[in-house]
Amino acid sequence: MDSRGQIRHIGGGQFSRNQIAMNDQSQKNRRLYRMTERAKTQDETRARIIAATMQLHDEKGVTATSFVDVAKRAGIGAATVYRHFPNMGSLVTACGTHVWEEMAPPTPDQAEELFSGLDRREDRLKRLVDEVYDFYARGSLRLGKAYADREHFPELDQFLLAVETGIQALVRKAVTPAVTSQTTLELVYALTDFAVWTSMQRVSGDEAARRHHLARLIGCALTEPPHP
Amino acid sequence: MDSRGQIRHIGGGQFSRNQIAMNDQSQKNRRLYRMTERAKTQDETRARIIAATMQLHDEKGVTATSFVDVAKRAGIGAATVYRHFPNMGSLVTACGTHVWEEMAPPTPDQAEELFSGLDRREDRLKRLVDEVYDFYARGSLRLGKAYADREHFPELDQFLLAVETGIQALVRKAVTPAVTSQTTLELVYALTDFAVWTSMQRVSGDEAARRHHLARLIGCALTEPPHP
DNA sequence: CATTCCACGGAATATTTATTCCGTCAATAA
DNA sequence: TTATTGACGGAATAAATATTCCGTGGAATG
Repeated sequence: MDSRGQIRHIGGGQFSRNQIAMNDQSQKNRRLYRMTERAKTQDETRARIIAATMQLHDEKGVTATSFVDVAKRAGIGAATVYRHFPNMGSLVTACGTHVWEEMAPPTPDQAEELFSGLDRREDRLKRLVDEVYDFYARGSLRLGKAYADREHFPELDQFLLAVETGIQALVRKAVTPAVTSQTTLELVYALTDFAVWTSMQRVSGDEAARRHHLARLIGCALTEPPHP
Repeated sequence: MDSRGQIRHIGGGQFSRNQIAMNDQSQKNRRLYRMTERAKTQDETRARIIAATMQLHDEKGVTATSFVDVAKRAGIGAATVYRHFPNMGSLVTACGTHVWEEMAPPTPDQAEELFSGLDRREDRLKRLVDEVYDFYARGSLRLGKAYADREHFPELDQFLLAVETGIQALVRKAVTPAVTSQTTLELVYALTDFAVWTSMQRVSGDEAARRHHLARLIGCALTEPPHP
């Protein structure tokens, strides 16, 4: 990405004029062009675009944000936005990368150590709920926007799928090694997802109380009953 | 509404030219105009507009649907759509009325009889979950669309608020007369909302099993614990 | 320093959507 | 039957967006 001193081509590199010329067989006398100083301002422009876009996404939602909007907000020409991002999808993806870093979702590899030393299921569940709900609280606004427009942008869907994968990995670790059926596991997945968090936020009392409630509910879910 | 033989004015009656003239003091020699035959085709047009709109809402969502879209789909001129509905909000409201009738949400007044004769809490909860989940299943698609664009249309918000009010009334009846705190009640509200239903739908097994799971969770929620 | 390169953005072009005007024609009144 | 009324929709107008072209100026090269 930040390949200072390399041959640069923005927008993923598929559409630089230079790049296109390279593919052309008759590019005999073409001066090699490395970017050093320029790369900086180029990166700045890119960053400004992404910042403006995230701002607009936060305000109006992803679907309601247009290229012109972004250009205005970033204080640059619309054509420049297009050169950096050929379509909204790629812009959304770029924002996704930033957002992912900012909200730092739980990842499967964290799961192992997160529950180390916690033997009692109760403790493990508490840890699980704390971890997941801290995350939801961090990402609240943007997760909400992403879920709202998920069906309109495959990139949002991918993002959320990744988020859900990480959380479900935590759930599995928290619940292991107890013997639980797949269905029960899925029930806990449901209870720990963002939609339920959102619903839970409407319950009065402080955050700690809400987390306690959820942990208790998960405990109930894990108590498998006989089904008729 | 369907006042055949009355003086008609479409679009809620605020902007009929005739109506405007009526307000004018100098409407001395104005022929009285009652509509009989015409009202029929007028109602048909209105119905076609609403049907087209609901179709588009189902396909692309509320926010993504434009007047031009609606006109095309209904096979009429855009101007006609405007005469019937001066803005998207009024069209959304009109659709809401139809949708409300189609999905027939639980209403507070049904609550009383719904639980009559059911003394055991377990039975009451089962009845509650059945009633609410039958409703969610009926309205699934449109409720999802409404929730997705809720923030963009006050009319959708009103609609959903009304839906939620009805369901919460059921919840209260189902839980009464047991002594439960406000917080516990809110917890059950959360568990019975549409978002949780959506999450629950991802749990494998048949629908009956899912309902059983939810009823059990609600039962757990009602078992108030001491909180530290 | 002369030459080459290319990111930037103003401006042109093409669509799509929003909104209004107004003539037509069938329905309605007298 | 004749004059009147108003719903309808084609067409005009306005405005926002999408998308591309191309000239410019400063960076990069040798």
